[in-house]
Amino acid sequence: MRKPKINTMEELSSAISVSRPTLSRYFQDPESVRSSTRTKIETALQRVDYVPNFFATRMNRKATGLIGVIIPYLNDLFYTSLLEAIERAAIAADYTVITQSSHGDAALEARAVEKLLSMNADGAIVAPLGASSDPAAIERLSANLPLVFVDSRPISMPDNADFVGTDNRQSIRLIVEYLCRTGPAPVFLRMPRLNSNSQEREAAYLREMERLGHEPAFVEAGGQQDSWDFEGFAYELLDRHFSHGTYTKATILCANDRLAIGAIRAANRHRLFRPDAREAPALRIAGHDDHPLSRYMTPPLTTVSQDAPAIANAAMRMLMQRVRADAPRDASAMEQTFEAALRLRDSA
Amino acid sequence: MRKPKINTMEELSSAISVSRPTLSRYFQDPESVRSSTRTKIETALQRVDYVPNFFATRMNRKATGLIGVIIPYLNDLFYTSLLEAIERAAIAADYTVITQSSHGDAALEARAVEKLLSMNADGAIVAPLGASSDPAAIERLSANLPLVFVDSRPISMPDNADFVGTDNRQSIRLIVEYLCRTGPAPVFLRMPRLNSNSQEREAAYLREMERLGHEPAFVEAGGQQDSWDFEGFAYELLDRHFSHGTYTKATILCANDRLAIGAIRAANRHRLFRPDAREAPALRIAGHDDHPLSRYMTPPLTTVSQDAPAIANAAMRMLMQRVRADAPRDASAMEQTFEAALRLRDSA
DNA sequence: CTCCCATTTTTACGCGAGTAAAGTTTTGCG
DNA sequence: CGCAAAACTTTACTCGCGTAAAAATGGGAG
Repeated sequence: MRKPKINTMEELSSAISVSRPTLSRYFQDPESVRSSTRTKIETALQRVDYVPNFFATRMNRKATGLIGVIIPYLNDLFYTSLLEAIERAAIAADYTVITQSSHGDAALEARAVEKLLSMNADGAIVAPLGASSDPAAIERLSANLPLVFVDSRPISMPDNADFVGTDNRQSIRLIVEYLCRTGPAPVFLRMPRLNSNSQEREAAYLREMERLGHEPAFVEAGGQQDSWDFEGFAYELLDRHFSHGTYTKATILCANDRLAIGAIRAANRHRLFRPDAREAPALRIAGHDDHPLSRYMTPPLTTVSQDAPAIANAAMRMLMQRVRADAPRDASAMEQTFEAALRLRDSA
Repeated sequence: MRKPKINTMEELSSAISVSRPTLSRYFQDPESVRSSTRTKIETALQRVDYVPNFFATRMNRKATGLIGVIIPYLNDLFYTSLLEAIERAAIAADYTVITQSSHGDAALEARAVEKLLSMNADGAIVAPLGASSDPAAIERLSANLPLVFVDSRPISMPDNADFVGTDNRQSIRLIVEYLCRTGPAPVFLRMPRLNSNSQEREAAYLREMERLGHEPAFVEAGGQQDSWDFEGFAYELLDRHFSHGTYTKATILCANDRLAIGAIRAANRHRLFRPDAREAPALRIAGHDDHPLSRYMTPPLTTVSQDAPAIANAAMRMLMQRVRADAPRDASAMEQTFEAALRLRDSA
């Protein structure tokens, strides 16, 4: 039942007696050949096993039709949501996406950059590691192809680099305002990893607290942490605090939902949430991002939503502009940030 | 500060006066050239911007050094864990992995297959969609390159297809046995999507219940569901049930942890878990997989662990055997399943 | 049945590098 | 210092297909 395997267009050509150039045109655009020969080719194609060689086809075109995507870490539903949306958009635009994960490692991120360069990608969408990124690698990528950053900015943002992300100032203002209005002012639980988001959110927190006349405060964390196990980090940190009786009646604003998930677990372990109590709970926990599982926590997490699909789509549109219309690379940088929306649930 | 861009080896060759064939050898294995010329090349390389064209390099080699990976869905931490481990192993083995997500759609899965074929990948690791997969596409891939399935088997498993996964019979036996020993026998909550795992787990459940002399039962679900939103599916189903007072004192064994996460939320919404009660809780919920966030649920989810990294590594080893030693493709199929371990936490 | 335009076929070259063969230079050793 | 082996340079062909130009073919309008 296996169809005879044909490896090259040349073979196909002689096998079905259609010239190779015509086949070439057919595979680039079936509409570009007369309908009679088209059906001739297509019926033949059903009887044999052939796919044009991807590498050979791309080598001679001006554009490769490839878009590189680099994300810092795979096991994070926020990044996979981004990826998912980017891939869908790319498929719609008839581009092939080459996904590379940095696995939280700057060396691998640099390696991913090299790979994209060697593949002559038409453009790239990068969610950088952040502080640990290799600036030279980023710069190199940016110098050689249109590049838009998503989620966070690299430490040393190349000139004229495009960016799409969330408006951290707005999102933090929203949640801080809400928390202050409905209870004690929040203490802030930082992200262990430093990237522009962590900095921006901290800054926004400070600014907003000041504006509202509250004393800002950060959850005490010993030593520099450098792990992508956000839930574990927050859980252990707060478990320790709660054991010592600290923060047990606080309002904790977590820099992202994954931290909040760990925090909620610690709180529940210490029975700090009282579902049956009439009065407002003593402890409140809020997050940031609206992680897909946040609504399934107990209590469901109050947070602000970061719209991953919107960010992904905007990034693709922006990249397409640079790639296609060839918005001059030296033109001014584009930037687009999305506002977040409050997701009021029960945790705060 | 930008280095002069060099596009081809030819240019590089004349620019640094080292012949092209020598450069070719250098890029394939720096050790294969005399150390003096190596340093000559390397110092030159620091002054200019050049990467060998990926496509051109692969075109003439017998092996492309590519490994294709197809996973059904990106927003699922189990699959991303698999991917993560596969990529790490591939990097170690000096292979480039091309990741393709089916996005839960058979047409996209087939498209991914075409892409891998067109790229002449040396091998592929595929976590199939399952029942909705296009058998022809799978067959086509299997016919053209070494292929090992992970996680679940395709409906129509090609002959001599390799497989790596979890021993569902063993894992289900483990959890059913435990549940029966410590309380009421479990009812089973099926996966909405049909793949070999769902079938095997159901069958294992039936078998084990029978062996232990209990009456098997399934959580009633109206109509065929076909969504990847497992948590939402389980949440809404059980929320409805709990509202009607059904299953409120049952022991529910979920076909996977994502379902369990939704189930736990529904249970908590109805105050079905009583953290303060002395006696054993009336409602018990157990899962399967040991999803990264299971331990952070409230109550923490009792489940059986599926070792994604182990599965991924085994799959890579198996594939490497086929690819490298060229374990004859027509030889007997290899199969490896991993045993699961009980993760006793508080939900059951 | 013409004539013309649209398609297709022929022919030939190019992309960027792998690779083989022959000739030349360098290196290591005695 | 002489020599063989190792490494390099030259030359030329290959991979699978894009693409351009010229010649040949086909189909439809008149």
